[in-house]
Amino acid sequence: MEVTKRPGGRSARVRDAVRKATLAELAEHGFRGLTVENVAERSGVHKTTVYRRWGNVEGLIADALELAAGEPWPIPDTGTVEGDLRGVVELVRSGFEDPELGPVSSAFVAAAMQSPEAARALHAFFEARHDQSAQVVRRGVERGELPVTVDAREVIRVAVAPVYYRLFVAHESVSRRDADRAADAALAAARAGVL
Amino acid sequence: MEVTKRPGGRSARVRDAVRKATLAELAEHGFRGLTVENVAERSGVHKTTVYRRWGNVEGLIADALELAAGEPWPIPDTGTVEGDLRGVVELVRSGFEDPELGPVSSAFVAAAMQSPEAARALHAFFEARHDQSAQVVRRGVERGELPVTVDAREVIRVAVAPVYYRLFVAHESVSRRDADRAADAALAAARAGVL
DNA sequence: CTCCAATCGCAACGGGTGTAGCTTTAGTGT
DNA sequence: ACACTAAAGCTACACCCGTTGCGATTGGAG
Repeated sequence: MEVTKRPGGRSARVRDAVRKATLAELAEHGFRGLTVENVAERSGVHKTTVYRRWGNVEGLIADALELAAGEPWPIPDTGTVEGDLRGVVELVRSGFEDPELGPVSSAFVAAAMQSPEAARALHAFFEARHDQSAQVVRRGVERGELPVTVDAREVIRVAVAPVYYRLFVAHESVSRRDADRAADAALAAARAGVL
Repeated sequence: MEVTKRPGGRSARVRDAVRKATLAELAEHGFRGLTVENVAERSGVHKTTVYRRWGNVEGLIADALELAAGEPWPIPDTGTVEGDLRGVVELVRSGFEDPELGPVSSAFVAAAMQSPEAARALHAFFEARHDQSAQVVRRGVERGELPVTVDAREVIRVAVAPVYYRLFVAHESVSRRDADRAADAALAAARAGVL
């Protein structure tokens, strides 16, 4: 992020207002319906100001994304790798199903597909998420449930990938059972020493 | 697709010209750079005509997508499930790496994320692809390499999902080794009876 | 308290996208 | 051949997005 030369006062207020408005607009109208003008009006900040500081719609999203990347999320701890991994995947699935979070998250993915800036932000976001989630795999290794050679982050990737694939590429629905199955498949591969 | 009342002659020519132009523009400038005007100019068809028949950019993509869905693709036949499945995944990976096909395919995915029309078209496309690819799994079952309870299409999904996930969601690079590993993981899960 | 630079608000405008009304062209049936 | 009509071409325009130049405001340093 750029260095804010005047972090206190109006600049900060403007920034917060715009961020909030971006998330609200995203939740209401999705990525397609997100325009700089609407965000400006909703936030009470002048259009020109938003253009100057954020550049365009993708800039708004990239900024909101960095905000979201900072927030931690609840890593499950059920006592077994199987339960934990299922929990992680289910968390992803249900997140996109949530009527409030879903559209926002989807918008992030859509935006990253068109804007290098948003893509970089999303990449960093998943980097962080993978690191956090990999913890459930590492715990499994410590318990002796998985071979020590396992690539923890890769297990997470393989586990969640089918959910994203169904949602954003093949455009199929994703049931809880589908999510469980994806987690189980990653686990089976890990146990077999493939990952 | 809609019923063409005058399938022969000019209408058909216009349609072909626009489809060709769409693909060409897509290959050159990607989804972001695709505009109705450019397609109109390149195809020699008037702007208003394109708007009337295709409505907008997403309509153009959905149409081109249906065209692409019809084309078959080379299913590998190496003699083992492992080789075949790796071949399928590698075909996907290298397809997106190809300087000509890559941008077009990516555009399809991006467009489907914003347009219900394109989403439906892409869904149908993958439905067909999965059916074709599942054949390598079914052959494996016949050879006794996999349990008969296996869900052939699900194996395909799990095998290719990590490639798409890396490319379009996490925005990571995908090496050939990554592709192989994804195929092997799906196979291990299938052998373990999870899929 | 005062000054000054950073930031924001404002009004006007240029460019491009999508639309409307009408005319012209060319398939299709008799 | 001829008439009929669906479909494409054409012109003009309304609208919206993003930009620019300038003046007003505000936060922070001394």
